Amino acid sequence: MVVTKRSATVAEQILETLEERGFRSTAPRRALAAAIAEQEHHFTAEGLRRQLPPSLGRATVYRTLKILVEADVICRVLLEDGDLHYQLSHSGHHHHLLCVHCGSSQDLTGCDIEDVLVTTSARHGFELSGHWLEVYGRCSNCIAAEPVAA
Amino acid sequence: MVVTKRSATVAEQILETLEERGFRSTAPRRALAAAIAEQEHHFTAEGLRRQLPPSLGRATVYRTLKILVEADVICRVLLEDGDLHYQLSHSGHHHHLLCVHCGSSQDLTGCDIEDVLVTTSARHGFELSGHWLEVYGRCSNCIAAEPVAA
DNA sequence: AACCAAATGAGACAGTTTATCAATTAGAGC
DNA sequence: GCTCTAATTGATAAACTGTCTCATTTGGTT
Repeated sequence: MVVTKRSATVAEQILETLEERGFRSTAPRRALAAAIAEQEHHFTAEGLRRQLPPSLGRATVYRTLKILVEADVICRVLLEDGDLHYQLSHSGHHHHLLCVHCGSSQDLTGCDIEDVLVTTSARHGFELSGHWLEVYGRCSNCIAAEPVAA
Repeated sequence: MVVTKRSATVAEQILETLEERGFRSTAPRRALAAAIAEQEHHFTAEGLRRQLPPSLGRATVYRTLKILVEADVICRVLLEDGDLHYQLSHSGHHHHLLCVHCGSSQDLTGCDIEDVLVTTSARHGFELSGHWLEVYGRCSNCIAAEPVAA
């Protein structure tokens, strides 16, 4: 998400974004925002739920995640094995460099992929409307720690 | 899949690939290969199962699909809504142009995306090991039939 | 404090995928 | 053709993810 809010913490920024969109600030949403803010890596809906009190209903977790994706606060991340995860979204449309070793992710912005896609699609007589890209590999930290892949 | 087999039909080629990998040719696998061969579009595991006699166990369908993905005979296709489908794989690594209107798909090969990714990843100190790309839009047929998107 | 619509959570439900395991079967060797 | 063995199968149970319903609660406003 774009950091242009008054609030100090990420959790508060998440809630502010929701309020701007007309959603109420409730106890379950505050708990969810706090939990999301402290995730180190991308997470699943069920994983998040497990970190929250069981009194917080399953439906609430899924509903809130859906709202947050639509509000561009978090984004969906597709892992190499097909698992759907989420993580804080740091800008509008972007892609991820996912480290398959430590699970960290970096954003990939301002690359030339869009241009290449438009050109290539046009060559197929295809009218581009969207795309999904995930990139897998090892991040610089993991390379430094263990130069040769396991 | 790469067509370098003696067999005439796609179904036979699928079975040959399995045999090359040490898998037996069984009646259920022959039925599955035939069903996959006649799919016009990408399909789901359950959709495929519905087209086969109910006597063919659920587990067999999933097991065989997994084997076929590993053998690179079929590949997974991620739809825009997150649904996982499969389709015949026509080459090694490639991407799909998925028509969101008619459901058809074209393969995207020999494009410059790999090069762009390698360069961009390197800029992030990232060691590329793989990626996943799906492109959504409207195919030329659908554009011709209805020039302005619905 | 009262009101009302938004939001919640418990649980049922649906759909997909995996695990188990006894029975069957393909293919190799004789 | 027959036998043997391991691969394969299918029925079933079970796990898992995500959705839906609906009575109850709650936030924010008046």
